[in-house]
Amino acid sequence: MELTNTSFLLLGMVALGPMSGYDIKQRADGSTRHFWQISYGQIYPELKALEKAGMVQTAEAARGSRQRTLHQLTETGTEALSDWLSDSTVTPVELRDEMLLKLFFSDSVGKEEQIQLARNMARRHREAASGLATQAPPHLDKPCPMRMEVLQFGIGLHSWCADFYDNLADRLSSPPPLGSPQPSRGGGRRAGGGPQDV
Amino acid sequence: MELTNTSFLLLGMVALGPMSGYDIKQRADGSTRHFWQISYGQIYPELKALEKAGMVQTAEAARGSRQRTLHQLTETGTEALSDWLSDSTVTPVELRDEMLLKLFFSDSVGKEEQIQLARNMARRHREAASGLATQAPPHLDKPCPMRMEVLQFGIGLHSWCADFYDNLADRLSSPPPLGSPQPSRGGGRRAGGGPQDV
DNA sequence: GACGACATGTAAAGAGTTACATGATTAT
DNA sequence: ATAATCATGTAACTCTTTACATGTCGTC
Repeated sequence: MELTNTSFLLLGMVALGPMSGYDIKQRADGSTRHFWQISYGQIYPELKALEKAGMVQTAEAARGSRQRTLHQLTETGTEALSDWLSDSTVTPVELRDEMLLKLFFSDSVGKEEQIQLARNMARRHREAASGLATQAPPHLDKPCPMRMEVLQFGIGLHSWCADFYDNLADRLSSPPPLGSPQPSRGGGRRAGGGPQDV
Repeated sequence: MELTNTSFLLLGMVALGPMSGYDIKQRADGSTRHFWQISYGQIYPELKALEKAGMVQTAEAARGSRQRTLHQLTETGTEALSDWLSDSTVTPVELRDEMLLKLFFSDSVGKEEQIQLARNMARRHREAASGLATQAPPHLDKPCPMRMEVLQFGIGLHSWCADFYDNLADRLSSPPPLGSPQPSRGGGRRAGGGPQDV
């Protein structure tokens, strides 16, 4: 069986403890959603496939007459997850952002519209950051430093983006008089030599 | 006809000047690739659909007997693009990152492997940033401040990520003695009140 | 002559979302 | 009662990538 990244998300979640498909969705929405979304339409069929492939075991755990199927890793599943985690292949990060696409093509629209777009983008990222910040910290019974790091990453990333777009909107709102030095960007850009500063 | 974001990418590109499908692909790979990928499998069929819908006009511009079809915006197409640009709907940014998924689940692997993963991620982003920095600045005949802003955004974003992951690798390499203050993160995190600092 | 860039296209597969259907339990 | 949440599932659809096919032109 060909395991996809989504399979590994499921295996990884199930490794955290016995879980139902519903549990996995809740957990993923509360943690991996910002860099790996997942829907029921993938979860339930894929869990069945993983069971068939001997990667997870299921146990009925109905509450009253409300059905509930818990999943846990088998040895095969543990090994598959472990192999994946140890694999050091470098894969590219994928980003898709309709608003950024708009911004890219917005040289032809009025300045007011550009500013509004930038502000909306800033707000979007500000909200994403505070959404993550509010996120229930995963169980503290077991230490999970990496999960915390990834959470901090998300918060930091969205904050950086929000700062960038707010700064852009500021600069569009009050263009500096010709010949005067640009005020430095509030946020990032310490690193990584820009392109010959065109 | 239902226009998708990919349609608008095509319209936006064609608005920059008459272009062939091949040209669009080259341009997109050199500019929008980092937040909106596109493949020939979408470009050519979609260009035909846009022509059929009266959004673009085509002109044969063969060089010798090597065929070449140039596309330019019609009035309908210009209007559609303009409407899209003016639409201020807020849409979420989509991120997918297999390596980050690995990092998220890497509490169970050895520290050496965690460090290697973080370093690989840092390198990946460093390379993405310098790839963008090297990117041919779009024609300077016409001013294109927004396209430059988006380029700077990409460079800044990847630099911030690279800094984060290098810093993480550093912290994993030499954990600070208990009770001593954490050295501040080289990069971001000015903003956005973290989650009750667990 | 062979290779790399130019140029256009299609078919099939893959990944993922959306919308729907069903039913139980808990809180208001 | 009734709404929200718990819980599982499927079918259809959309979007995108991959792999292939075809042929030209410049240059090493």
